[in-house]
Amino acid sequence: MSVLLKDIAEKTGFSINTVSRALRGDKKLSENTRRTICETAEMMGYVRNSAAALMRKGTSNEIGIISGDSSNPFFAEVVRGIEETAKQAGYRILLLNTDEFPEREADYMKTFVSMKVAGILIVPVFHDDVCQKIYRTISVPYYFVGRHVEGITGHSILHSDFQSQYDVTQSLINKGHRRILYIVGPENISNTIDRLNGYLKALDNNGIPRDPDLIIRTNGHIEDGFASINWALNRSLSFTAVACFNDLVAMGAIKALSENNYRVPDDIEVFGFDNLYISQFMQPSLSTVDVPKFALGKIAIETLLRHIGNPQLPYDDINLNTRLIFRKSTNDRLFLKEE
Amino acid sequence: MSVLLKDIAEKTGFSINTVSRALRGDKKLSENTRRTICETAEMMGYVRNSAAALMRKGTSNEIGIISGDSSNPFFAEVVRGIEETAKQAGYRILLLNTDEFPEREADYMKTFVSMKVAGILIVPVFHDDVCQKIYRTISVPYYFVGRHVEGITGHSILHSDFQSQYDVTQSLINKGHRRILYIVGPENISNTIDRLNGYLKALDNNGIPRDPDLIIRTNGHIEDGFASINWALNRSLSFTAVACFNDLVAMGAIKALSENNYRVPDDIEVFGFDNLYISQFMQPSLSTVDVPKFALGKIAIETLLRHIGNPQLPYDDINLNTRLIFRKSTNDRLFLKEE
DNA sequence: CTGAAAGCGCTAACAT
DNA sequence: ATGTTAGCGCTTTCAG
Repeated sequence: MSVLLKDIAEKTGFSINTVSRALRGDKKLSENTRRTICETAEMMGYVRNSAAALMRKGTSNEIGIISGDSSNPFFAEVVRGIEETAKQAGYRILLLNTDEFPEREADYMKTFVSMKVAGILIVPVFHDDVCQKIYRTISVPYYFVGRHVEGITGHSILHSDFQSQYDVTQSLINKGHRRILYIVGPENISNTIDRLNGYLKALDNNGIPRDPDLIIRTNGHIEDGFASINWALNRSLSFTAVACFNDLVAMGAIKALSENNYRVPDDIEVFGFDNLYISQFMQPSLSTVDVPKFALGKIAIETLLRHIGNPQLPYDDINLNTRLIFRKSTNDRLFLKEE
Repeated sequence: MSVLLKDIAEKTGFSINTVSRALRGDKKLSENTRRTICETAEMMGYVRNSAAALMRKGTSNEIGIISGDSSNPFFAEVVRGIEETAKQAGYRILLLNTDEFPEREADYMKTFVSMKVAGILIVPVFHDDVCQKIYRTISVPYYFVGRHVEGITGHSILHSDFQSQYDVTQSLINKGHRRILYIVGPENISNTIDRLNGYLKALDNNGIPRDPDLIIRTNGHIEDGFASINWALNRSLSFTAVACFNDLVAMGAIKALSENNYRVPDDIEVFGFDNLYISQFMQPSLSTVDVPKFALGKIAIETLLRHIGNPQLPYDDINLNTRLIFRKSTNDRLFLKEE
């Protein structure tokens, strides 16, 4: 079987305890013993049994991350923000993916709790009874990243979903658009709800009637953007701009528009959301909402780490600012001079 | 503190042992006891301490995945292929990211070994002494996904890197191209080496001299494709086609070409590699090599699972076929009639 | 079908 | 600076 502390102890003549200490870099050992032991361990191919260590210590040096949709580069960028800081603080990142299934979210939460991770960062669904119960009772520090959960306050690192989508819509309206197609994101996540409300509110405030035909519900994937536009075009819906739940959807939308010989932005303007790294390389490059993904991850882990260090620390929501980025999928000038 | 088996035992009046069995679904318990215990556990919010369980059992129900570059959607697609099968077999996926740093690869390997995962799937660097030593001595089942490692045989699930890049190059040559820019991928990974060799070999076999100027080394990211083209254009290099290490690079390349008023494919043809899901939505849509990413993941986990089930099973390399996909970043007809 | 007892490999508390 | 002892919470014998 594998090499144990005992084996190293026998080989070096020290006690198990001393070996354990040496391997953990205890300063109170003589430099000599430490080196002897470490070298022997290395030579024998010792690997710590972290289950045993964990059992004794009661908590691990791992941060669990539960992400929502691995196919969206958005999360990869957020995770990058988490990784570096976590690593510097001596923590390891464990990644689990729900693909937005609440059952998995609940299951994975239990997994992480069961693994005694030091803390958990979650990209959660908005409403699920089981999950919410867990969030209300769990004692491991946790934060929601980029989303919030119904009925749970103080645990979210957010960006301004509502306001950003409001601003996007308003900017489109300012340019003369009145028939703005909105491609909605996946059900049951807070971003979808908040962004849709931002769109709706902007319409309302400008006295533009809500048209249910112009609101298309999707799963927020690139092919959904593509399909939505084709669907709208097939129904001969009239619209002069498209606001999208995210950049992925916008890419699909632009593709469909192009294939149907609409020029973007000259015939139809398209606005994304997220500002994925790739979006600047699209053709045309995407106008979008810059969500500070790296910062989101970084602040999330920093905050979480603070809570891990001090369990008494009160929880609080944090809201990050976004900004609109105007690139080539929208125009600089007025779109419609008059109706 | 947290609820333990002991607590449930006290509450229900059964022994710790019976509780443990009930919670694990042991068939030999009376249905009644099982239900009572499970319900009580649920009510008390019991979560198994997996460290303790693991310590006793010696092996976990987790598969460790060490991926190379989280910013490349390629891996997300491979992981999707792994996830479902793993889940069905009752295993959980743990994801760790090296960003191609060999030290991290070695570190993470040890982590997984230390965690007593059931098996490991790795997207490895090609050469690193420490890593290779680990691969030669480790007793946990493992496979390399989509890459191979110097000196380690029988542990790779591969796709035909060399041949595919050869074919791409040949197809370009067939159309009359003789000055084909090749944008090379990140150092020290087998894909880069194999694909570059495929390109070179095709040149050789067609009597086209290798021109070092036409070979640009990069990290294989989208911005590298962009920068490479700009660099080549600034140096007034002449070329009529670009073969890229991957689709990401190709996207960046196309962007740079367009910005410099070259039409793709009419002025310059561009070929990618990987066939990312997103590539069909690019404008122009990317001609590329279809790497069966989902299958790669699926076969990798299936094979690994087989080895987990039977440690005696001999290891063997597996090679998957790719196919060239011709879309709109290349032309159907001859590119250059004559010189 | 259920219970009692042993022990997985490590770390922490206490001794020397 | 190093050794001794106890025990983390669970699962696995082995009894009954």
